[in-house]
Amino acid sequence: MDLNERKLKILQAIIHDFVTTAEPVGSRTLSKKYDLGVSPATIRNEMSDLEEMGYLTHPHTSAGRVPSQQAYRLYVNDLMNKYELPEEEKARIAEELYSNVRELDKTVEYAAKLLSNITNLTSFAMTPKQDQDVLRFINLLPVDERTIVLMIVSESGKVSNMALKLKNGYDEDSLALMSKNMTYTFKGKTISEALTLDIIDTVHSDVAAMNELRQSVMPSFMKTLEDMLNVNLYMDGLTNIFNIPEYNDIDRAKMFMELINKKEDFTKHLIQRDDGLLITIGTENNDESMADCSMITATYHVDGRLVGKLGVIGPTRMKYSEISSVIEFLTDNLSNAYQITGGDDDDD
Amino acid sequence: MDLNERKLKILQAIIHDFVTTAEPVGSRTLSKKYDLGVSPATIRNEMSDLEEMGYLTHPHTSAGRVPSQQAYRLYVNDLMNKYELPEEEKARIAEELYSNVRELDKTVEYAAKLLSNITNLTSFAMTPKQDQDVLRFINLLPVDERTIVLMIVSESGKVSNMALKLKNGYDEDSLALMSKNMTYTFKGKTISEALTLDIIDTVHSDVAAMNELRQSVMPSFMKTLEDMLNVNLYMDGLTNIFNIPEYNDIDRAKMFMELINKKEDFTKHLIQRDDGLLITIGTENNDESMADCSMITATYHVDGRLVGKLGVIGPTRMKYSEISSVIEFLTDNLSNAYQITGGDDDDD
DNA sequence: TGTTAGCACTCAATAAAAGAGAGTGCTAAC
DNA sequence: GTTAGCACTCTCTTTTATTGAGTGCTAACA
Repeated sequence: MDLNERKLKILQAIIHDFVTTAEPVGSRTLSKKYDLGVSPATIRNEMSDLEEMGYLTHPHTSAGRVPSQQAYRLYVNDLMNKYELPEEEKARIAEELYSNVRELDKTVEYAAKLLSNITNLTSFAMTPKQDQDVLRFINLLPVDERTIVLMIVSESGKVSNMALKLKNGYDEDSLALMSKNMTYTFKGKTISEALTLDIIDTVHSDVAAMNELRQSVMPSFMKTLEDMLNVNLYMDGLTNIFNIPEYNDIDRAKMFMELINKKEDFTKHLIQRDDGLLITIGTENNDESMADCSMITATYHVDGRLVGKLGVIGPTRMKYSEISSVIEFLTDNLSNAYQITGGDDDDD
Repeated sequence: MDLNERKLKILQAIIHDFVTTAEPVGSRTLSKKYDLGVSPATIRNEMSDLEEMGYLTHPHTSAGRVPSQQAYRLYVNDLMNKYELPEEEKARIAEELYSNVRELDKTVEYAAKLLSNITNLTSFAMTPKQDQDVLRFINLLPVDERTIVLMIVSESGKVSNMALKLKNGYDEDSLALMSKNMTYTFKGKTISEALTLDIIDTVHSDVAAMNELRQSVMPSFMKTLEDMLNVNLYMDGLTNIFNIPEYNDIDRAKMFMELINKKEDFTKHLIQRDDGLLITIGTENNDESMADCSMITATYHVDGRLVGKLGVIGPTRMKYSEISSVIEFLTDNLSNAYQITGGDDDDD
């Protein structure tokens, strides 16, 4: 028994119908709605074969057929024809996105909002991993007798800082020297690289005051670098799942919410995902609580180096083709937006 | 007909029972569970009176009685006896909170987490309004030919900054002079005050270069000040509502989630609330979507000046007494934690 | 040999009916 | 003023029928 042309056609029709209606598809419905050229009885036979091959399942004997995870995988790999967003839709999205370009974080947040509005699913967008961001400038600033501010500026324009209270005072010359030394040492290094450098030996000095200063500053410096590595995860459309028949059950809705609300776990999961457009279906997510969800994610690039991610999560029954296009379109635009304006602004 | 001793006793018993069981309370149950010294029939008569007076309602004829909003208000005002947290519980909470004191934002976030864990409700905690924070230090730093960083340090130790790309270059002397002028002008002013000062006339100079610099810097300065006013709202225990019988209905759960997810609106609502321990019940929330919710909030103080808020939201049927104590205890501890360590650290 | 009409059978979903149980409200007696 | 007794109400649960979508099998057909 092999997957001949007709079987594929029927399978595709079933998937299409189920994705739109969320109801198991029967042979009669299928023959009426789709021009398959054969009778319901024939379709029934083919469906029976498809079920045996693992592409369809049966909620119960007298119900129609439902595509299996295997069917969706086949569909995504081979059957799905690339969906091209209508030009006006593209224009609308781009317009909305560009007119909201301010700070990267805000734009990323807005992209997530747009995505959930368009797809009616739960969306998420992750700010870029900053590990490849390069340090440009480090400065220690006097504020008052005991207080100094450590400031780090990166090539992407991000500024991070931390106020420090010193046990003893400091003298301004040491501070300036220390700033110079640090900039000299770390400038041009990525944040990851900077973090691997041995703290003690990075900035040499024979002056006792300098040594003391160094011991106060370096731990904060390292901590600030680590903070710079943190990514933000924005989510939107969380309540969309309540409109999806699959989640009309309070327990499933709860499970979904709990999954989504563990932001840290979810972020880790996201970071580990492969880059590019990636569709994972059901158990492919390698996570029990996502066993009946699918995720579509794609990556965007800022500055040609920093990589962020964006995508949706929803029931396995989703419009893979349309949604993939939207996501790809959004990531392309996000990348472009930040190639044009560059990292020329940022905030705290 | 007046609210005599016995009526109050019965009402209190009904409230207690309903709050714990979530089931309408009948006269028989009441006489069995609580030592009221009268028969169910008498209780029935009193209940009938209480209903007439507006303290009880009837889901339907053959159901028990349910406290009305008016009853909860009476309870909260007059009947509720102050609940004292057990010492061990206090110790445990304090221990958990103090051992997690790092940055203010993190601590506030953690307080929300603790609160939802203890109460099994949805909790929220707002970082302090910074409008009374006083500016301490303003600096403009050269980064490269076209880039400078504007940095603002406040008395509470918060550092904010923004990278600026200038159309034309700048000269370092102007930069230093401008920094000095700005610090001179704004130092000691609260953020609110600084925002009301006329931008153009604040920093005078006759030098043309300075004027140009000022025109580039001032808008960013104002924007950064505005950003400093933003508060963060942390929420926790969002999925707790799924365990509450009142929200076992998918539509109500959805409404609640939508309410909670409009963070900006919710924050506004919070800011407008009175300070101190405040309990609002049902329609007292002045918000249709909260008409069957109650909120308990309290304020904490950082540095004796900055005021943040923290609280819970849940069904009107909640343990007002216990929850109020927990919230008060948390706000006290939060205030204390930041009187001791002071605002000596902060981050971006 | 593949296709199709026909038909019995299955099973969820809906509706209708019956029964149980909790609780009230009224009356009359204490 | 308090209470026992009892009829009545109304939800909730269980049971029973009914409907209808859909399958799977068989036998006939091209």
